[in-house]
Amino acid sequence: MAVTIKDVSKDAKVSIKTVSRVINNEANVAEETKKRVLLSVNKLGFRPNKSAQSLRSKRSFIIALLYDNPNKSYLADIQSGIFKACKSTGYNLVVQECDYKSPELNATILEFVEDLKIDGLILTPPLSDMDDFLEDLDKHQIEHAVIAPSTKKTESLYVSSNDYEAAYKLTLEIIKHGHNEIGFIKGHPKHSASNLRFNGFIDAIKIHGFDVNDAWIKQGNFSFKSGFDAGVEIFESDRIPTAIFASNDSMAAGIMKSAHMKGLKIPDDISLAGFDDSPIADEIWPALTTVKQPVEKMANHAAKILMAKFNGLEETNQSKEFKSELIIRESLRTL
Amino acid sequence: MAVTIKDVSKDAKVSIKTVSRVINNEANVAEETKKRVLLSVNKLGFRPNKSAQSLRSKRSFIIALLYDNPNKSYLADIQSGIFKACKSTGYNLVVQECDYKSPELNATILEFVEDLKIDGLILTPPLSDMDDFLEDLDKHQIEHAVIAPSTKKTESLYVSSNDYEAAYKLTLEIIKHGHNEIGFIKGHPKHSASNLRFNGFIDAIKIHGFDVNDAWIKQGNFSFKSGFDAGVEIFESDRIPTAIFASNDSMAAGIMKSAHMKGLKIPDDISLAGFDDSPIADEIWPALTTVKQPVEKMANHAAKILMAKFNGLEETNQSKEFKSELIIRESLRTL
DNA sequence: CACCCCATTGATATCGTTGTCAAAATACAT
DNA sequence: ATGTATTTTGACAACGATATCAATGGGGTG
Repeated sequence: MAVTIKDVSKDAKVSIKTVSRVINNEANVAEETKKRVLLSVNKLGFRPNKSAQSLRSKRSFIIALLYDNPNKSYLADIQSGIFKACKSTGYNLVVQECDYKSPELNATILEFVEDLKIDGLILTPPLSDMDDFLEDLDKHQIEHAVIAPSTKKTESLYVSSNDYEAAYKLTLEIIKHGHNEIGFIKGHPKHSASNLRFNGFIDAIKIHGFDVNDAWIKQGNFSFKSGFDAGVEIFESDRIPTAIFASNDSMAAGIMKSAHMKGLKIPDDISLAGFDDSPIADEIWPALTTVKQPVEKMANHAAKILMAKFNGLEETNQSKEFKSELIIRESLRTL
Repeated sequence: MAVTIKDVSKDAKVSIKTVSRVINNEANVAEETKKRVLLSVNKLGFRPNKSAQSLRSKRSFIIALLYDNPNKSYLADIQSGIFKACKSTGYNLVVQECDYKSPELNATILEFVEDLKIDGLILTPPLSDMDDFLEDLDKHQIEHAVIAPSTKKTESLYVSSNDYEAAYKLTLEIIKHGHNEIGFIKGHPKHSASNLRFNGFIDAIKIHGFDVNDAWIKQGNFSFKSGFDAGVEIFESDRIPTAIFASNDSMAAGIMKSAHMKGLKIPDDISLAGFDDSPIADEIWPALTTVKQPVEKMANHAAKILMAKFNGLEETNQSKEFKSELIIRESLRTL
């Protein structure tokens, strides 16, 4: 049989309520009593029954990660960051795949939260940008932290990365290598990062007074295939750029393939840059020059500020923008 | 205020206990009563309070996925398969990163299961092969299903893939392309699949009466770097094989890089095969000939038989071996 | 010394289910 | 018609915590 509060209370010769006070760190317990209770707790190996706690106090010590069809390595990194935060605070993590296009999304998640008494949610793109959903969460007072939202319309906690700035810097780096005819592959239109990265690119180009050739700007969706298709199109035109900046690494890999098939060598005939530093960036040849975002750290922070919030420690940590890091590898050539 | 059993019982004019019987599908409820109760349940939108159910009946309708540092895309596939099974049965999924080397692994997980009243566990390699851990689960009567165990020593439910056979067939395919000087990169020694794949390779080689050149057999650990290092070593020797079979795609990508650096072209100068059909296999150039395992389906099945078991439907589904599929791409050349 | 205040403690109700067990209703056998 | 077995139902306890609120006791004040 498991050890209950009652057992502890007998052992420590106090009431069960006092034991409850101690394990919940409530104020107004005499120091001496507290010590005695903790001694008994340890001696008996007492761990509170979560179901009972949850039933009575309507909190579960569970947070949930919501995602919709993300890049696999991105998901793994996010999840790992959150998990580590949970582990250090004794929370548990449940995961929930969503369909951001489903009309029942809101209702489904509200039920889910209510049923499991989920203490808080963490959202990843493209969920991070579904304003009506975020508002619904606010309305129902469901605590949540948002990863990489494009704007901050709601009261939500958030963590973001400097996508705009990073794309700007990477573009500068490409220009510094002597390129001024640069193509760009856009990301998934529903992902907040797509626009930020594109704008960073455009602004860096414009500040140098270079032209943007619309034939070299292609709409992708972050998939390998969309990169490949974009590459095929670009390489079919009579004039090709000297460098292409793809909004993520998978699309850059797609371009690489289309280049190979055209007999173009990278970086000799055409330079390439990606974004994200996903595993493929370093496993492909030549290795991709790219931008690394501290995805795991961001997720970790999101989980921490979320838990800090519903534990009433709002001051300690807050919403925050993380800096990305330029990673120079082999796919960029100096002209 | 949420709707409770009490509300339903009043509305349907029966006792709470009878409502409980209906929502738990217990026997010995008059058909007519059942109908009336269900009507009220729907009318009021009643959903049972999980905390209360869990407290009283010691089940949570939660299953957990345990993993230790797997390949990221593998994890995402596994998780997705499990999640879908959960969704269709109303279960929830919590995830738990483990350290298979930790001496506290068993204790940690036992506590975790007990605290959350986890109904069942799903284990991935290398956890699948930790016999003392599996025995501990048996001893504590913790339901679990194991993905890709190397042997079936315990009573555990399992799903596996035919790694041996698939490696055998892929090797045959390589031989059919005219190769008889073939290298092999082994996988992580703690992963069950590593030996199976190696044995499949060796047996296919031997049945053709070919030699295995020990200098071409390298120990890897499934990482890109270990593949790269193995490639460097192999390509430094005076005689190099005409083909190399790497136990997974990441290592094959590593070999590819080392080949490129040596000025060896793939598949012109050396042929290559991988295993797993991970995203990189199709995003690298030339695309890898490899073996695809139905990872998501396997995980889905594991979750289903697990839940079927503790819902007393043992006959319907059982442990099962899944077939892999040979995927022929560009990295293999006919001599 | 009487009084009040506040920190500390505990008795008891409560959360919303399921488990136990006995009562009531019905079916079946004689 | 009577007794027995079986199905159906409900009253009430129990799961193990927290919430409420009152009781206790020591310290300070006038």
